[in-house]
Amino acid sequence: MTSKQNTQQKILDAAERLFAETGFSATSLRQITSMAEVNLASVNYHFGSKKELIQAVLQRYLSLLMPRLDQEFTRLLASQQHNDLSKVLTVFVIPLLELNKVQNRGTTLFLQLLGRGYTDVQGHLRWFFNHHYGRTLDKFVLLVQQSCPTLPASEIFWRLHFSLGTIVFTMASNEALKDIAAADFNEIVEIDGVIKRLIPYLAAGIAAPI
Amino acid sequence: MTSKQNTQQKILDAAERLFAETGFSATSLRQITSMAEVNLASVNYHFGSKKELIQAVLQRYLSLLMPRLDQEFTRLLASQQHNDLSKVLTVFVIPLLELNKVQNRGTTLFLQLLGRGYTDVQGHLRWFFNHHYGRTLDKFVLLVQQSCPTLPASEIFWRLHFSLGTIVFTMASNEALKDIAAADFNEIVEIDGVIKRLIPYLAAGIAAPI
DNA sequence: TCCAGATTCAAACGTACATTTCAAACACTT
DNA sequence: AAGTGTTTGAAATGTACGTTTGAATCTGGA
Repeated sequence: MTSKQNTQQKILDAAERLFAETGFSATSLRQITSMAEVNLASVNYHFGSKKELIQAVLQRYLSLLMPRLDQEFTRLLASQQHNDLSKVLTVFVIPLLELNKVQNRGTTLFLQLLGRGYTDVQGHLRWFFNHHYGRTLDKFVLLVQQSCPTLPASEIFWRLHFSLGTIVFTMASNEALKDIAAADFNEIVEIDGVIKRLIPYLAAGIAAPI
Repeated sequence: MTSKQNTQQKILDAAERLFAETGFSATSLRQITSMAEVNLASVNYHFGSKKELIQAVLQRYLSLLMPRLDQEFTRLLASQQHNDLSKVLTVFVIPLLELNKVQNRGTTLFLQLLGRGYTDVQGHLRWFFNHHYGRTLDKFVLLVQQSCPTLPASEIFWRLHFSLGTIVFTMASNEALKDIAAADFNEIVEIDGVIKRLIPYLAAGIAAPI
């Protein structure tokens, strides 16, 4: 029983790291199982298929993050005062950063995986995501709309997707960017630092005049 | 002789379309040659390998676009007047949109390919790009710095990468975004429309107060 | 201690891929 | 029209992949 848990955990740990680094389809089950030091067949035994493994890797983070976000969004929506955009974004970011507590480099890994999910695969991940967490995201969009009452909804739609691109791409090339920043500007930047830099950029972009 | 040109062209046309749609590694030479209606072996005969085909597909656009951009940047740098950020971005965008003249949907295809290049592959495309066109990009960075003289160089570095992420991600998921926009807002958006929406967003983000 | 169910293991299966090979077809010059 | 170099064609090669299989090995309760 404990060894089963151990094997599943080892597979998930290795898979999330490799998936984040090189993408879902470019990572083979053989790479995963050899890094996890388990048998090749154990992925199919414990998870059924590679597709289901991918979903399980994402679920580990999503099942923690999304209820937390939902709760924060609900709280903000209930408070009848005006929430400015920076505040909304900060409320979004805090639970994201807390993923670092549950797992080493958790925030970065999760965002990288999210990015892979958008660029790697065509169908099943986006469906999976919207189906499970569409309600929560709707609340976020509503909050942004309230904070920018002059912007039409379609403009907000586009700008939020632009912002998603910023976040996802930044995290996907996070390692390279950190190296360049260190070499060119003597800057040591961790994930918190990147996110702190992101917030004013995103807030200004989303709220930009048309 | 004419048939050789034809075969190469047919391969490039099919390849760029499939690469943009599903990524470089997810597209097989068999898909490409069957869409192009040429023999499987002709890719290796005309281009040497799949890797070289990828570079040839990108080169078709880059060899047009980058000298054009370089010329525009040089002109702006030479004119001793102040260039504000929107103008710099617009000068960047115009040659990009002109790719539509040389090929149907050229701009979209090129930007999608660029996005794939950043997310699909790890090494050789980024090297290829910086090695051939690093000088031109430096001029662009210089222009942005001149247009935002109060921003420290390191902040501009980060914000330009944020912006690159916005562009690349938006183009990579362009088809999906268009579909959602059409379904949710009855909006028909072409590439020009997306770029027009991007510019104020990017300009505001890059120039945001710290 | 022994047994049933859970887990691991090595091996194999079928499929898809990029690339190579070599003969056939072609195009162009003389 | 012949001959030469270029291009195409069909087939095969070797490799890597996800998945399946069935026996071996564990594990915890009777």
